[in-house]
Parts: sequence; structure tokens; C-alpha cells
Amino acid sequence: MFVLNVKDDTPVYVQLQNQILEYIALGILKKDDQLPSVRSLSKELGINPNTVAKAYANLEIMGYVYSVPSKGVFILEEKVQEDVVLKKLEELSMKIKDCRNMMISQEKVHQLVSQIYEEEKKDA
Amino acid sequence: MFVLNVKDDTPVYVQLQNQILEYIALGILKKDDQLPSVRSLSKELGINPNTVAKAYANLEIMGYVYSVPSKGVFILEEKVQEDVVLKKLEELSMKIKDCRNMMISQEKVHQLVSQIYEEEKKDA
Amino acid sequence: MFVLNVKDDTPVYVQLQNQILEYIALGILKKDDQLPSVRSLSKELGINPNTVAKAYANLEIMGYVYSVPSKGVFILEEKVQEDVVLKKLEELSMKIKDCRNMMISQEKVHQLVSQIYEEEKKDA
Amino acid sequence: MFVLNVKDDTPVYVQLQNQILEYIALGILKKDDQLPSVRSLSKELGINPNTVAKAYANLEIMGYVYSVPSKGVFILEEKVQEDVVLKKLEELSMKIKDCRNMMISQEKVHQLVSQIYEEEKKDA
DNA sequence: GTGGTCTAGACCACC
DNA sequence: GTGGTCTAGACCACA
Repeated sequence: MFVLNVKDDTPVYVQLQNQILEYIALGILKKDDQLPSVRSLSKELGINPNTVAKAYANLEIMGYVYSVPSKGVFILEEKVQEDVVLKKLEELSMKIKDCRNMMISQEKVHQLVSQIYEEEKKDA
Repeated sequence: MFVLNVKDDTPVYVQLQNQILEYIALGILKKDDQLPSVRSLSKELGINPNTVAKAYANLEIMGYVYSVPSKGVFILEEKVQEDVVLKKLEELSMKIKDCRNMMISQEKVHQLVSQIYEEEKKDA
Repeated sequence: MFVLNVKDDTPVYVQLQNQILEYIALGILKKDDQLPSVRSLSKELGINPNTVAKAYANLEIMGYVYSVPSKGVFILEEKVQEDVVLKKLEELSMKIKDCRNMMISQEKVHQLVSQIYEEEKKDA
Repeated sequence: MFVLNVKDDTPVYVQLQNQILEYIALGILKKDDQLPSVRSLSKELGINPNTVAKAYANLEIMGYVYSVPSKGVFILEEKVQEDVVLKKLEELSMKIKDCRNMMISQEKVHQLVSQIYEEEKKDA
């Protein structure tokens, strides 16, 4: 279900958080769905339980998830969808600004967008 | 001339490098222009001289700058090279893919691009 | 009859105990009244029978309840005892001290008390 | 500067968070003040650095503090004061409701408030 | 079985 | 020196 990229320099627990948020945004994870247990997921991904727990704890503090001790961790989903989308668009905006500032032409960027949307989800 | 954001999670020396590259791309820094001295710039920005030196050293390694001992550091090229642009575009591609995967419409993204390019450099 | 909140961080069996004590204090549960059976209550609340049994067992240890094997569990006292009230007042004291230490005015606190006592039990 | 209570069942890192928030609310810690380093504080309190780091990280996620890697952790203080006060009053309200529900008289509670405010800060 | 807390200690990038 | 990340493994309360 989750894919970690060791080459990526973003921390493992952040990668996990982001993937969970993406699944929520996509509607794959719904309100009150249970996330995999800390231990099972850590074993599956070959990482330390603490790392999974950290991701879950952060998501809880951020209000996307609630944990019931000795039961599990569950999706909260209230306004999450728009939150996540807005955050992604904000990140995108920064990158677009970088491109503009480096004198990359607007046409070039539009082209890239079209191209990526057309290659559908070969790499998702 | 340079603006650093300590609360930003990107390292200070990377922020500095990027801004210098940006100024080169924009033609503000031209071939053989001299960069501020390590000492003066570090004092001006309130950061450690080592940090400035590291940024300059990296730029030299990357081939955008040459240093003349006991003289200073100077711009080598008038244009940022292909690879820097390619790297930026690669980063942009990842973000666009994220948006596509989250079912954000292609139109929305095109809109954002246009909007950002139109607001020129109010916020650069 | 009982309302549990799984998202609350206080253990389920403690929530149950407290509510039973509250009903005793309020005179809703009287001497020799029978509590629901472990099995029926656990089914009704959707929780593990062990959890209900634990709450009952604790109440028996604390002397508020007695169990007759193969008969059921019954209320022993008509009134909650001093120590439970004292414990609650102790908890309240700590919170009041916190407020005082944070420079919240005495008037503000008195106001809050009055307000809560006046809204009766809309939310109990 | 900080006092931990091992007998208290609230987690050490939560105790730390709360004390820091209290100091902010009291104005003892001000905007851009630096918190003690993770290592020095952990040594001083005799606890593991991870535990201190966890408290700091949570405060950062909650938006009360910002950390500059290799520099330190600093107070952010934006609207923090009211946030913290509101949270405290909310906690107090819950305890007052408990008392009311256990038939403790309103006079008794007012008395307790007055008494605590009068003993000044013998125990702060 | 579950999550929560904590310790001990490692390595990293950065200043 | 600083914070950030991660591992390995312990113990606890709870269901």
C-alpha cells in the first residue's frame, strides 16, 4: 500500500504522512477507516515502529487522524480534502515561481503541464 | 541584495546559492562581476562566514563562478546552464504529477501558471 | 444509559466507573439497585466484556457495589463517599491554581463557576 | 527553570510542553527567545534528549515555536497567549461540570476559588 | 493484540 | 556546538 523511497532525502516519516494524506484526498481512505497498526506497517516497510508512530502522531496533532489507544488509528476526515489540496497547490506555486524567476518561458511550463496530464498515470 | 529566511527549512547556504543563480539568470549579475566578499556579506546577512564560503565554493564547483585568491569571487558565465534549469523542471514535474494524482484538474493548474506569470515579480 | 467517548483519552473502564458514581451521587442509582449484566452492557455499548467487568470489579473494591455470584452486581451505598468528592476537589484545585498562575483573574473564574452552575445539566 | 513531577501520570514531554506554554502565557518567554538546547535541557532534567526533542517538535507543529536547525528553538508567539488561556479555561470548565454533576454545591466551589487565590503563590 | 512513552545511542547536515 | 532522523528495544495500560 505504501512505497518508501530511500534515495529521496525527505524523511521516511514525512513520506508516510504525505502518502496517507494523498490517500485521504483521493477518497481511498475514508472517515473512520483504520490505518495499519504501527507494528504491522513497520514490519511491512522494514522500518522502526517509532518511525511509523511518529508519522501517525504528527497526523493526529495536525488533526487528520485520531488514535484510540489499544484500538488503532483512524481517519478523521473533516475538511481534510481541501486542506491537502490547498497545501499541494501552494507547493506547486512555489515551484512555478522559481521557474518564472529563472526566465523559463510560460509556454514551456504550460507544455509540461499538458504533457504530464496526458501521459495519464503510468507512474502513479 | 539577498534575502534569507531562517524559518525556511532549506539550508541557508542553499538559499544563497539559489539567489545568486537567479540573479545570473536574470542578468543582474553579469560575466566577471565581483560577488561581495565572504566577510562583508556574512556580516550584512548576519550569518556565519563559513556559510557564505560554502555557498561560493559550491558555485565554483558547479562552474558558475571563479575565485581569484586575495582578489575575490567573480561570475564566470552569463547564463545559468541547462542542468540547473533541467533540475528545476524536474522538481516542477513532480509537483504537477502530485496534483494530477490528486485529481486536481488540468485547467486549474494551467490557470495557476498563467496567474503566477502575470503577477510578474511582485514577490520574488 | 451510559455514554462513552472513544476519542476521549481517558480509559473506557474509567469513564464507565465515573458515570456509575455520578448516577449514584445523583440518586438515579439507589441502594440495592441492580446494574446491567456485564454481557448485556458490553453488547449495548459495543465494548469488550472484560472492560465492563473491570469497571464493576473496581467499583466493588472501592466499596460502592457488591456482587452476588450468578445473580448480578448491586449498588451498596446511596451516596458517593467523601474520598471521591475530595479527589474531584483536588483535581479542581490544581486547575484553579493553573489559572491563578497564568494571571487569569479571580473574577473571571468565579464568573465561569456561576455560569456553569446556572446552565444546569444541559450537557451532562 | 523547569520542574518535572515523576509521580504525575502525565507524560514527561507533555509536562514540559505545558510549562513552556505557561511561561509564554506569563510573558517570561517572549517572541524569538531561545529555548534551552535539547541536549542541555535533557541533561539538566535527567531525561533522554528524545523526550525533550519530542516536546519541542510538538510545540512547533502546534505553532508556538519555530526551530532553526543547528541554531536552536525559538518562541514564535503569535496569538499564543489567548490560545493557552482559552485551553486552560476549557480544562477548568470540565472539572467544574464534574463537581456540579456530583452535587458539590456552588458555594463550596466559589469558596475553593477564593481560598486558592488568597494563598497567593506559595506553591507556584 | 493495540498505541504510548521512554531510554540509549547512532549518524547526519549545518553553523 | 545545534537540531533532525532513525534504530533497537524496553515497559506500560488497555481491549
